[in-house]
Amino acid sequence: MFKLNKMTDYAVVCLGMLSRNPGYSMSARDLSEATGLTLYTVQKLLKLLVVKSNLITAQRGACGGYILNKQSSKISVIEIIEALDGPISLTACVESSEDMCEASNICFLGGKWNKVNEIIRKSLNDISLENLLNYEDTFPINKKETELRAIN
Amino acid sequence: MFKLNKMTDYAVVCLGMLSRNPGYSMSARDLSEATGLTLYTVQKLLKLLVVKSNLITAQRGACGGYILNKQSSKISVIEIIEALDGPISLTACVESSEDMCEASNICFLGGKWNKVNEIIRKSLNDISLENLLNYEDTFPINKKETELRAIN
DNA sequence: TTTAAATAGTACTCATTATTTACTATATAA
DNA sequence: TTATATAGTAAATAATGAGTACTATTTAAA
Repeated sequence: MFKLNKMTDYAVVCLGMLSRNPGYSMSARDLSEATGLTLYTVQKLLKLLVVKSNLITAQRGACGGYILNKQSSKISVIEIIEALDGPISLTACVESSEDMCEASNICFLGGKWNKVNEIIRKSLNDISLENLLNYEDTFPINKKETELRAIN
Repeated sequence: MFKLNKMTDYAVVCLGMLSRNPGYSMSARDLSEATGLTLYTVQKLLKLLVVKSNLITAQRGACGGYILNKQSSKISVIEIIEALDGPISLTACVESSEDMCEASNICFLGGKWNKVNEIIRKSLNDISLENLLNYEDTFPINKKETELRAIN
């Protein structure tokens, strides 16, 4: 499916939380409590971000935690996605993809998906974390709350 | 991963093949032979396209087959993707998604991914099947052949 | 009217990937 | 020295994707 993995979604939530107090660190536990995500998930996520991106810095030991390296306006959504989801490659026929298109000797598509790939990359590159957090959606934000009320 | 499923890729190949002779039908067997995809795969794919899209029409029985309903320049890539991959919804927090974001009562993201979703949808909407088939990539098309030669 | 060729529909199996959970090692402030 | 925190790795489980197979139905042509 055309979907990001959940870690990427969680990352936006956690990084957004970190960006609320620039210069201050939060531990995995703090973030877990602040976001409602399980501690396990947050721990794993932050570890991944340290290894795979340059978005946060970790401080070990007591009073340790994680701190955001740049302002949310300087972080592109693509950085988050590619850190946790790997490079965007729509199909096996895309150059950045590891696996070879097994039908490549017959397939007349060649690398034609590349262009599409680049278009999407560019779209995502232009969106900052700050943008994402501040978007006012065309749909009413509290639709879900309304639905929940209707259920209760 | 941020990937289309293979059926979508195969669909572009098969629809592209159908578009070569507008007005003429091809059977699943024809398409299998023309593309190198297995008959099973092509059968499944075409059945899906009939049910999920309005891109092709089936003719049953002997001498039956499938025919393309519109010119390739009138077919948007998004039609193919959404027929086989379902609606584009980057995360569970997107409106069109079936599953509810389980952290929705805490998660402060709300429907903010929607905008990103729409941006990608729009990008893809502007690309026709014809465009995709005719793209000359910035990379040398025959890079793979070169690589294969190097291996042999 | 029979037959062969074709699509329609459904179901099953196997493989791969995602997601969550758990455990041990290392670092550090108090 | 201790409690708190991250680092690294691995295991278990769940979900999805991809391929294969089978039976039913339709239709052109012999």
